[in-house]
Amino acid sequence: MYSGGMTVQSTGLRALKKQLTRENISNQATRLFLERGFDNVTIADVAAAAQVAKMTVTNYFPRKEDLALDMREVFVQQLAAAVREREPGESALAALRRAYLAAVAGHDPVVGFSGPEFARMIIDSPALVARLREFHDERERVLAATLAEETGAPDGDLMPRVAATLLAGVHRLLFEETMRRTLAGDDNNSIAEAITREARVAFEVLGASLADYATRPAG
Amino acid sequence: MYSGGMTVQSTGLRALKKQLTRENISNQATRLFLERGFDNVTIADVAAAAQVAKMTVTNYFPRKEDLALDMREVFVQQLAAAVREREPGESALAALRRAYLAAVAGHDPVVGFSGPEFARMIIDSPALVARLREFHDERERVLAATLAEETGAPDGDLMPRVAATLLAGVHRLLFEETMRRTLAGDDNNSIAEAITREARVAFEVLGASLADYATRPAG
DNA sequence: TACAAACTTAGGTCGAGCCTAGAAGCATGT
DNA sequence: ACATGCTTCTAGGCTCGACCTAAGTTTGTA
Repeated sequence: MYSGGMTVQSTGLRALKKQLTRENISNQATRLFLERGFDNVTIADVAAAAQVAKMTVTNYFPRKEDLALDMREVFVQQLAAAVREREPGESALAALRRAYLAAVAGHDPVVGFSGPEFARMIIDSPALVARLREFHDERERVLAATLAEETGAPDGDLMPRVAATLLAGVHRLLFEETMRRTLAGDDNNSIAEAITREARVAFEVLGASLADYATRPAG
Repeated sequence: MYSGGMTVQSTGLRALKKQLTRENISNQATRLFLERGFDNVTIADVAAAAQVAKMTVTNYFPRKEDLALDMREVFVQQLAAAVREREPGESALAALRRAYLAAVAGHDPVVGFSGPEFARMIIDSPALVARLREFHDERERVLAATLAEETGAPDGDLMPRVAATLLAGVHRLLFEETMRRTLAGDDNNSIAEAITREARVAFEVLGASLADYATRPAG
């Protein structure tokens, strides 16, 4: 859950074992975090549970937070990817809205459908909340860079960054709202329904500002 | 610099001395941070320089980050205050734009005019960058609450939060841009000039979405 | 002058990150 | 096919900094 979906890079026995070790550590860590809370579990605890040395844990997951939030790449690239893959004639906003609504319909963890225990674990830990903020921040910066590239904006032009701020901001807000409802105990279906409604409103507001921004030329 | 401007709360000799101790610690800390970088200074170093015990430092500044960023209250309330003080007939956006441009004209540290050394100190320290992110985040939440109150939005209405996200987002972007230019070595006057121009563009974009949102009824 | 309530101090604990050495797999060459 | 050398991972120990607990000391007041 909430994994970046790392793929096996080489086919050796070594790589396979490495993959297993990594997953084992990640699973044990997640289990312990959910049981006791992120801040009440030490790296040593994780190492013991996974039957490896502390240093092994640190090697696979340089920061303790990565043990819980192993989704950085997917998350950070999410918005930029949606923009890059937009249809001819489709604006950045339209592409992002489409991708977002699809993710919500699929109860995708990457938009906040993490389950109540996981959400609880995150908001109970200042370190994890901070890490999540970093993710959002980086996601916005990647989106800004992509928008600049796609629109051919001159260096130093603020417009791509403004657009990225607005778009990523709304996504962050909807993410938080999804987590909030998850914590409130709502089931994923009713959350998806509510969030879909709210997303339409939010994107509607953005439409006034970004209606045709970064529209891909009709092919 | 970058101080929240704490005022003396009681008139005793004791309170005065306390105030002096606090300022002494803060000044020594800032000096050391600028000299060596935030992460290369320990709380013990600060205590030694200020001629007090380590615990005294911790008492006045519960988190190490607070030693460098002693501006939380002012910063966090900034946007909400501007909205609350808007003129009759003035929208939230217009009030925020007006307040922001005034702050830029005054080279106010709270919008990013901190001087290059200070800016360097911040961006060189992950801990301070994270803390700043927290400030921005909290500022947005306070703004959202104020907008909800001022517009009489029903509980659970997402609109105030959407507006707060957009408005606070643009402010954060301009803050970062000001710091970027500061680090690039530009002088405050030319920064203010450039940022004023960029701010007008950014607020113009927001105008399409939030033109009349939270407009105070004309008196 | 004595009491009460603070601010200050000291020491101790605990967890995260780093360095150095050792071991194991894997490719290459014969 | 097998042995050897090299690259990479694992391991344990260790240091260092942040925070907490509990006691000492000064100061303002009656």
